[in-house]
Amino acid sequence: MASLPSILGGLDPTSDRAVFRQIADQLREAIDRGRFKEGEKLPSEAELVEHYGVSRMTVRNSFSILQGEGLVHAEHGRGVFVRPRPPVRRLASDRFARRHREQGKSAFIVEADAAGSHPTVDSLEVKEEKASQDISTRLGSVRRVLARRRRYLLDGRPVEFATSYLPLDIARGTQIAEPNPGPGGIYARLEEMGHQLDHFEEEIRARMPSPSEVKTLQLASGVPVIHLIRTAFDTAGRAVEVCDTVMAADAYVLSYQLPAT
Amino acid sequence: MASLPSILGGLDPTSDRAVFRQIADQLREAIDRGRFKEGEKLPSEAELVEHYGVSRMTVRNSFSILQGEGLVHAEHGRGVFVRPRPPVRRLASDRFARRHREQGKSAFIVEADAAGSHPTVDSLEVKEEKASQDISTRLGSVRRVLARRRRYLLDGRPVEFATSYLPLDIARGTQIAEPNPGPGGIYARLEEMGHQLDHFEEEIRARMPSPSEVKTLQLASGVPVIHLIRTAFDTAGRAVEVCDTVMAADAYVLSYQLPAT
DNA sequence: CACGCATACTCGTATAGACGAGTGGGCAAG
DNA sequence: CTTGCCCACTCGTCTATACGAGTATGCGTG
Repeated sequence: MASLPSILGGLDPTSDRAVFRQIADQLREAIDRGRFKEGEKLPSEAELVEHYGVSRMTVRNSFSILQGEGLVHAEHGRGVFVRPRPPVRRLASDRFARRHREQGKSAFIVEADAAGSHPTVDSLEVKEEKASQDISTRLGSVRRVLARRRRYLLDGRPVEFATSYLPLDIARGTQIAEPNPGPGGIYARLEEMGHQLDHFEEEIRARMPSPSEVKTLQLASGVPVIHLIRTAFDTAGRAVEVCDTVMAADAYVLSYQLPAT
Repeated sequence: MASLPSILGGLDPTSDRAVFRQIADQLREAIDRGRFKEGEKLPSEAELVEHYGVSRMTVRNSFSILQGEGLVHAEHGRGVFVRPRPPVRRLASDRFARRHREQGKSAFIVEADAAGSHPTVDSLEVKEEKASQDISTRLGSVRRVLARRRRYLLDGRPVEFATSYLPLDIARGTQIAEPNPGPGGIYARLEEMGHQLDHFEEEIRARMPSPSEVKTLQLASGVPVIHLIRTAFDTAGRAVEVCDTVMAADAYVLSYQLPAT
C-alpha cells in the first residue's frame, strides 16, 4: 500500500465541516477511487490518529459513518475492511412460472447451482399457529394458519428468511404440512389439489433490519433488508398463500416485467 | 410522561452485553411497546446519564444505534425523537397503464391529490449528455442521450429523484426535449410519435444512500433508498427510455402483479 | 403588549485516558 | 519440526471533561 499521506490528504481547519466528517469523506473518496479495494484493510485507528493528529474517538466516529453507509466493516482484532459486494441473486418476474415448477428441485437450488454457488436451506419449521392481523386480512379473515418457515443460504451465507402462511382448510393433512413439500414446492401441490394458480401480488418495502433480523441473516451494519410480501391467488380469486420474505438487500436484485396496456 | 424508572429498567452488570447495547435495547423495547409514541421526545442524554449512572458518551452510543436502525432522530438543541413513519406512496404495477396517461396531469400529481397530499416537482433539468456505460447498454449502444432530471416532493418533503434517459434520435427536437413534456408525460409523446409501448422492465435494489442522495432527498440517518431502474420497450422490441429512480425507502411501497403462467 | 436578551437545556464535536478482548506472528521449549 | 506461550497490534467499551451551537422559555425593558 502507498503511504498514507499520498492517499489521504490533510484536514481543513477553516472548514465548518466536522473533523470526523472530513476524515470519513477522505476515506470514502479513497474507496470510491479504488485506492482501497474490496476486502482490503483500511489504515488502523492508530495510524489515522497519527496521520491526522486527532484523538482515537474522532477516528472511530469517522469509521462509524462509513459503517452506517455500508462501505466498510470492522473485525475485532484484525482491522477495518472495505466491504466486498457479494454476488447478487436476480429474481425475475417469471420465477413462479409453471414451467419452472415441473422440475424436481426448488427454484432456489436450481438457480444457485446454475450460478455456481452452493445453496442450503435450513431452519425449517412447519406448524399451525394463530394468524396475525395482517396475514388474516390478506388471506381473507382466517383465524389460524399453517406457517412454513425456512432460511436460505448461499455458500454458507444467509441471504433470505421466508415464511409461508396457508389457510388450514387448504393445507392441513396434505403434503404441504410436511417438512418436505415435494417436487415443485407448495405451488405444485396447490395446483394438484385443484387450486389452479392465477396470479401473484407482491408488495416490496425496504428498511433497516431489526436486531433479530440482523442475527438471523448475519447482516453487517449498514445493510438494509428488502421486505417482500407475496400473495398467491387461485383462479377463483381466493388468496391461497401469503409468503413473507426478508432478504439481505445487498444480495438481491428484483426484476419485474410490466405490461404497457 | 411517566417517570423514567417506570419505563426503563436497570442494567444487568453480569450480562456480557455491552452497557450501551442494553440501554439501546430498553429504549427500543419502550418504543415498540408504545411507551414513547411517534414524534415524541425521548429522555434527554442528561436524564439517561442520571438514570443509568453511565457517562454521556455511553448514552450517545445507544442513541446512535437506534438512529442507525432508523427508529429515532436527533434534533440539535431540541432532543431525540421517535421517528414518525411518513405516509407511504403505493406504486401499483398498473401505474403506467395507458388509461392513466389519458388525463392531463402526471401520475404523481393525480395520485398525491387523491391521497390528500400536496405534491411538488422541482429540480427540472433537461439536457443532452454522454450516456454512461450502463445506460448505453440498456438503450442498445447509444453514445449520447437526452437526460430529464426531476425531484418529487410530498408536502414539501423530497421523496424521489428520477432521471429519464432517451436516445437522441427519438427525443431530439420533440416536446420530450422541452421542460414540460405535455399531458400524459413522455410516454404519451412516445406513443404519439409511433413508438407504441409494449412493456416495461423494472430492476429493484435497496441500499444505504450516498451522501449526495442524503442531501437531495433530505434523508434521516437510518433510512435506506430504493433504487429502481425502469426500461421501456416499444412493440418493435426497442428500448426507448431508461428511467433511473432513487426513492426514500420509508416513503414507498412497491406493488406488482405477476401472472402464474 | 411587544420585543429583545439572558439563560438553561438540548445535542454536536473533540480530547485524553483506561482496560478488555480477539488475532496473528514470532520465539522458545519440547 | 511441532507445540504452546507471549506479545504486539487490532478494535470494543467506558469514563470524565470541555467547549460550541441550536432551541425555547421567561423576564425585564421599552
